[in-house]
Amino acid sequence: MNKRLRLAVRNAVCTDCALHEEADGEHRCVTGQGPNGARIAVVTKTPLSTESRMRRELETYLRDVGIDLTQIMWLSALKCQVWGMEATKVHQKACAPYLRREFEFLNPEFVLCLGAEAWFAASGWADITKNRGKTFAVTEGTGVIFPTISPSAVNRNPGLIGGFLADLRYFARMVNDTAGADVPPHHVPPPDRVHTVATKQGLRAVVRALRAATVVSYDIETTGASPWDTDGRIVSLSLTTATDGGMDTAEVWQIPLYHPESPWRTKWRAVLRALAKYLCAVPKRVAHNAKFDSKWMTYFDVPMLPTFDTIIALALLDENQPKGLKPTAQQRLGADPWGIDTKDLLNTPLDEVLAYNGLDTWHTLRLYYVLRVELSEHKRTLRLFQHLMMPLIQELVLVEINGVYVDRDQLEQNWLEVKTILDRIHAGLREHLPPDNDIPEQFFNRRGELQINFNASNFARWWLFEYLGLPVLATGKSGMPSMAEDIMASLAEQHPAAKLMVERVEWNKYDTAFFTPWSQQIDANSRMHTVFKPWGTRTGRLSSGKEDAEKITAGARNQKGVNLQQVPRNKLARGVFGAPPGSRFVEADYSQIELRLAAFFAKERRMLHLYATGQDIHMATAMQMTGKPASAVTPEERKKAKAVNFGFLYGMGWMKFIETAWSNYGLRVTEHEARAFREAFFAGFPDLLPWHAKQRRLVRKYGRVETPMGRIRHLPDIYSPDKGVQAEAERQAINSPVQALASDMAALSMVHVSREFRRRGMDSIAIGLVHDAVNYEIPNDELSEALPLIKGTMETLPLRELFGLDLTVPIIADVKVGTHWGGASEVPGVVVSTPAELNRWILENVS
DNA sequence: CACCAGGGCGCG
DNA sequence: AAAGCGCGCCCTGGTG
Repeated sequence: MNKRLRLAVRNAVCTDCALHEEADGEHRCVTGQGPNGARIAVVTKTPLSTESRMRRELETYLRDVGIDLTQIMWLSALKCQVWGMEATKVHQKACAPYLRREFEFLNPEFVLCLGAEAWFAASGWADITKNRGKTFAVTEGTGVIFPTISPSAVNRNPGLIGGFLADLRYFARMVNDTAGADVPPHHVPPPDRVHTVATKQGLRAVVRALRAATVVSYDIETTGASPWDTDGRIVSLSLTTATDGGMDTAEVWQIPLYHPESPWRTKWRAVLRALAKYLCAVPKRVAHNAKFDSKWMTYFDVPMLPTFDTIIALALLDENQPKGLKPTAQQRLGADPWGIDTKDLLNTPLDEVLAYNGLDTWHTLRLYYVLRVELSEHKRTLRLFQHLMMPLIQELVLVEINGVYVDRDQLEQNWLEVKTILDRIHAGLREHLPPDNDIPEQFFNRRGELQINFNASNFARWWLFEYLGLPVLATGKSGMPSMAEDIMASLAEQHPAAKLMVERVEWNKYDTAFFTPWSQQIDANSRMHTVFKPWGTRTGRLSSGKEDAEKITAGARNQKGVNLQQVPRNKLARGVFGAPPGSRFVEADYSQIELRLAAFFAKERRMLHLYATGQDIHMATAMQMTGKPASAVTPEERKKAKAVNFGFLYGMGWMKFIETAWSNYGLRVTEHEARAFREAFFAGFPDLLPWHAKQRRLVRKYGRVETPMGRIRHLPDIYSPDKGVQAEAERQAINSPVQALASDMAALSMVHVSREFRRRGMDSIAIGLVHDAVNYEIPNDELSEALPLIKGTMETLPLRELFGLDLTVPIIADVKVGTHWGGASEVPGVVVSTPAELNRWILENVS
């Protein structure tokens, strides 16, 4: 503790906020620690003792970036050292004057604020995530204030480490620079190579640069959630052009478009279109998350197809690393922190928007030069990048713009059906509610109204497990009684309310998770659009949902996403989607693809034989489980057998099997039976366990596994000291190549089918990928041409030509056709491949 | 008001 | 000691 500071500032009998009640003696009003005359003040949330872990961690970080620790005075936003009591804004406000007094006494040149509380105490301002990484001169006489996030935020979320370290590096350069707070630019474009395009002459200069460029990186800033929304606009466009000379020749072009201060505000689309020809003609077109920018530009008539997406390159090189542009540029390229609040761009000064926009493209191009070298060192992965991922992005741009057709009438009708059922359920549930005066006060709001909540809330738990006295069969981590479906199902016999609660869960989900968000997402053309993320999974599958939060602007913050990969498999839900009049919805899915590929990887002789002779492995398991002949096995039973096959295939143990058999079959299986069934499964397919062992060896040796198409799964957990974590990595090593190859094949088929549609001048389009299935929308008069094309492409992908891969297992695709997704009927395989029969089938089935 | 984790459940 | 894998969204309750 610094004595002089303590004497000048400390108030040992402070009662300014409630925290003093818990703090006494030395823990009340703890002032700064450090030498008199320290140039740097480091502000944390609470006082840190010199021995604390946090203090040592921070010292390591600061020393590593080159800060002289003897120059630091350690201060805190909250002066009372209190455990188990959270400080509110009121406490923070009350305490802030003491920190200000410390500043006045010390007069530090630099103030580093770690976390929201420290930033608030030092500046009086909030929004740490918005303001971090920038310098502020808040009051006269106090030096530069530099806020960043707290190290505990980094500990909770390791993905933040890159940005945190970049902030510290920047702070260190500022501190160590002899010129004081005037930090020289670091990895930013020289000012004479940054151009704002606000005149016709400027536009001509961009065109000249584009014509000379061999590579361009591009990035747009937008407002509105999607280009087809009424408020969807491109606020600005930035380009960084370069010739063969690399970054030394790079020039940044910042083009204001719809921004209020833009000279092109009213004719922004014309300006964009005027540039289109030159933009699209640059040989290499680079972007970070290119699908986003290309989608908007394509929608506004500039079909900019990317050739290099830095986010895809990052994902292929290491699927586990943070993939954002800013953390990557800061971590890997030593870039200074940059960024603005993008939530309300139209009210952000144009120069700020442009500077931000321009820096994005500058760093994207820098990243491109690094990543293309790294990719070229992994030949197979490079092939995957070139032959699958970049073409896939180009297709997904179109898939997302097209969206999927929604039958509004059907949606209304099905939704009404759900609402009617829910009303009945809720009426039934209310009959079992206690009279108001039996209900604890906490469930009434301030106005005295009862807050009934049948979801898994405190109210529902009190009502079921305390008032109705149902037994607690399971609890969650936090000790709360579980209200999971299977738990409630076992309570259903004890009380009719429990039975109604089980029914409610399913129907309520239709209402809140499906029909409600869907109804909000239909565009003026009755189409619904999802956002696919081709870098969204560890295995290479696409994820489906909404755009990342930072892309969504103020008015659309609460925009819901639509995940077209979790639409319930029934007519009620899938029957809402379909094809517009005159077209058909076609679903083409790979039959048992993962099992086939597992047979291929394991060289499993019996599986390969079953497939070579056209048999069905799920059916074989269903027969074994039910003891029925094939003719008596129901589709439902076969579906359950599928879950069992995949379970054992990917390392499920007998205990989990007992659970699965109970919840899926309603079958009570003993430990002995479960072990026997598992043994029977592996005895039936004797080459599977040796394959499991091989994958375990591989991942132990290399820390990763790879598909023959070049997709790598890094599994560093295999080196964890925790055996359970290791075992998890081993199971992932078994599953990943199979799942990855299957999804890459589905994606590749979509790319090739769509390209062929266009080459032949057809109007058929792809509208979605569901892991191992591809959905298409086909005009009726193109069905006879499209169906064989789809099936044929899926079954005979050019894997050997593109990836040097020979699959030794037959691949089968099933094709279903219908007016709607739900209710589409399967076209027999032989019919699809026989032109005459297919034409007859179409005549009979398509009106 | 915004964000987060955990529980739960939809899909492959 | 315990053991299928891969996702996204809705809801709650807690916290700043």
